[in-house]
Amino acid sequence: MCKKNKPTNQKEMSFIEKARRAQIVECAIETIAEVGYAQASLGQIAKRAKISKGVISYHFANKEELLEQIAIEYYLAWQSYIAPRVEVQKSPKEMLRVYIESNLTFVDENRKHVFAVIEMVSNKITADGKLQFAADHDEVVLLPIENILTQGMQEGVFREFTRPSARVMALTIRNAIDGFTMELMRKPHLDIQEYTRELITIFDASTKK
Amino acid sequence: MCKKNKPTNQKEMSFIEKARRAQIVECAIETIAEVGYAQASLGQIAKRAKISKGVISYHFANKEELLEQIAIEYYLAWQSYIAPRVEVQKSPKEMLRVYIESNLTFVDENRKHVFAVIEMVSNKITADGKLQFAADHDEVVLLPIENILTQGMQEGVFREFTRPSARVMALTIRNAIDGFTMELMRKPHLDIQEYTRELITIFDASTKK
Amino acid sequence: MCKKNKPTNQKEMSFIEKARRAQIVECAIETIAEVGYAQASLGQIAKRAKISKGVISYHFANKEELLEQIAIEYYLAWQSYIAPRVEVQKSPKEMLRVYIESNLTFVDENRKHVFAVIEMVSNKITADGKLQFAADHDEVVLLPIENILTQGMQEGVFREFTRPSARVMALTIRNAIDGFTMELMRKPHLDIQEYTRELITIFDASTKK
Amino acid sequence: MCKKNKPTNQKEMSFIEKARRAQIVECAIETIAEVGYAQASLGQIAKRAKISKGVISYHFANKEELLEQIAIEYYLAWQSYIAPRVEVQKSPKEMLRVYIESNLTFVDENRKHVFAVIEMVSNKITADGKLQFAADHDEVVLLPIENILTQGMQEGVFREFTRPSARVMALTIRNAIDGFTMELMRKPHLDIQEYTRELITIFDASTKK
DNA sequence: AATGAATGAGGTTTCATTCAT
DNA sequence: TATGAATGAAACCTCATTCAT
Repeated sequence: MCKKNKPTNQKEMSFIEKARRAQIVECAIETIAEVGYAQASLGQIAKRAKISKGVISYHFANKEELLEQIAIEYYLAWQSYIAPRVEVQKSPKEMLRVYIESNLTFVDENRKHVFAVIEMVSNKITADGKLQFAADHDEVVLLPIENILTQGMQEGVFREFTRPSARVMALTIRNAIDGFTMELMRKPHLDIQEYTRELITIFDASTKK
Repeated sequence: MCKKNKPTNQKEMSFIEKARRAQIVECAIETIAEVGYAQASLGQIAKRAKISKGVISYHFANKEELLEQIAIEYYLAWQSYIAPRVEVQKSPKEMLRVYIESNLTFVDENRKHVFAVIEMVSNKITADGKLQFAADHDEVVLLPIENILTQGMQEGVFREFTRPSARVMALTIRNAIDGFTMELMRKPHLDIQEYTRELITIFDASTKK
Repeated sequence: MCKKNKPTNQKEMSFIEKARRAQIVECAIETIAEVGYAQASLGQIAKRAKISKGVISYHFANKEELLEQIAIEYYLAWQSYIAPRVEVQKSPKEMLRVYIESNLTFVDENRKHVFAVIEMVSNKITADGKLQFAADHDEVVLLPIENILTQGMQEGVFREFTRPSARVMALTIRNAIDGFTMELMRKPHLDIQEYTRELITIFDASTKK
Repeated sequence: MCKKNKPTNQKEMSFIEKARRAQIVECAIETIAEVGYAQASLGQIAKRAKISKGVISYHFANKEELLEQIAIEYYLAWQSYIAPRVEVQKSPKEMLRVYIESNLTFVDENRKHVFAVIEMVSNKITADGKLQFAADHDEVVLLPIENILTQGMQEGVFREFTRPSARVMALTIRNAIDGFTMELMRKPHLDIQEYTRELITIFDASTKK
């Protein structure tokens, strides 16, 4: 029995088990990206994966856990892409530039996955009306950018943002990136370089002292 | 017969008919705002309105028409709120400031309605995979802000944005507003004035020559 | 209150009441003829009549009574067309010829009405599984032809049919006529004269001594 | 995956799948035969089969496919019963006799199935007002009898029928058989042998030179 | 006499989930 | 482990019928 395994005890999973889960998650991502969250039934996902619906239920306690896994994998991939690129920068200004740059590149190179998560964040309102999932998303995603901004303030290279934690500025940058993602979904042939350059210009100007 | 009436022939509706439709739309808005788009079934909406499911079907040809009406009412309310406030301004800089300001105020005063539309835009992926509805939304909503930016460029008070039509800058502003909306849903006690002030600062700086 | 009036006490109806009922029945016939029994909802009928659904319910106790009325009017029209033409004939052979001839002509000249009744007969199975309506139809419709056949037997101009009442022969003739009706519905440009001639030939030969 | 399988690829179905489909089809036939086409909802059929409505949807893409299957099975059974009996006959006259005889016997031995199909043919008017299904039925069912008649004409043992293809004569024979079917439904204790004998007499006389 | 409005049962279909094999 | 089969709730929609006006 592997059901009801929370992600926390994933150490107990066998290699093959992890591989199967990964495969299913991959198919779920593609399905959501292609047909949208609302249409992404387990049946659809199973069909794409060429497995039976039951398999999904076997490996994941329920649909929610599967979706959760998509988010988890996304965050891990995202962090391991962004963090090292940002950290090697010398100045907050450079860090901000690279943050924006690498985010847009990451989106471009992981369109399906990113789109799937965006879809999920948009839709995931839990039954009891809370926005838990989306909130988590924001907290995790917002932190790095807030750190850059705070550091810039402390070093005196950025202007003073509204406190605490330059939240508005951070959110605006995040919204710009997420909004870009959705625009990219609508218009896949967007000129990403142009978009990147302009966004950097915008936020360079708006953080400058 | 009120079914299948396209918005264009809404003149033919009786007063009482319009009132009933308005009431149902109102309940639909509340339902979407509270439980989210995915959970907002006709049953849920009817329950909140304390009417039978059939009543909705009586007044609206189908669910789609009901949702469409929500969007239509939203745009009308939004336009009649924003447009006059922006138009009386003298300079593009002032117009931009008032655009941001009035948008945030509008969101604050119409939380449920705005949230419902945001939810719908996020979810409306038509069966054939296109993003028609969302695309329309963007085009309609993006235009006014693009006009302000273009005017500012021509008058030489704004810097040169990427062409055509300052699309990236406009989108970034829109994303900031929509993102604020979602943040407000998550944290209803947000300090809106502070948020407004900071957003104006941000986009003032990023449009300046 | 006119509801629940059985056809038997139709004497009590006002002139205007009868006219209204007749109008509704007419529209019901057209509707059934055009969209088929299954799709002929009260809504459809009302739309064609350009009245509200409620009017129908006002004049007829329920849908069943309306349909019954269609059948009644049909039988009256049918009888008053066929009977006099058949009765003036001298010999059973001539009566049979005229019966077939006038039936096909009647069908041709009352296509919608006839088709509607055929549709109803095909569909009218009462809830408790009996075929009351269709059975009545047969009894009423079969009688005249049976009389002709019996008379011909007694006069010695027709062969001996299986008794009692030459039922099989009568039914076969009726089936030929009803089957022609449905064929006419499928192929409205049928050559009716040719069809008539051939049917007369067929049943002339099959009744001959 | 068994859904949306057209009859052509039914080879791909597992044995158990075919068995289940057959069982459901069987129950559908019984239901239509007992309560009539109009009342034969999936719910009714499921209830009779003592399964959930979902099972039917699982095995058949939709209601239409289920009904189609009833017709397909009927035609196959009918053809494999009639054809060999007719073909071994020497003369057209004998073929016609056996055609009528075996049709009535087939109806007698497959009352429910035949009745169900008759019901369906009567009711199947497609949404766009055409009689496609019924038309197909007629074409397929009419052909064998037309062939017999044509052959008889060419051999000079039958009289000259109206051309082309002795359509009226063929239709009359078909109508006699279908009409007998409905009469049998209304009066299950009909003397079939008597009926058969008389029908043969009728059509023997009416085809004779 | 007529209407518009409302109802609620019932239709088909989809889907997450369970279970025996 | 994996599967196909089955379930039943819930979705949207249609419709005959009722009722206040």
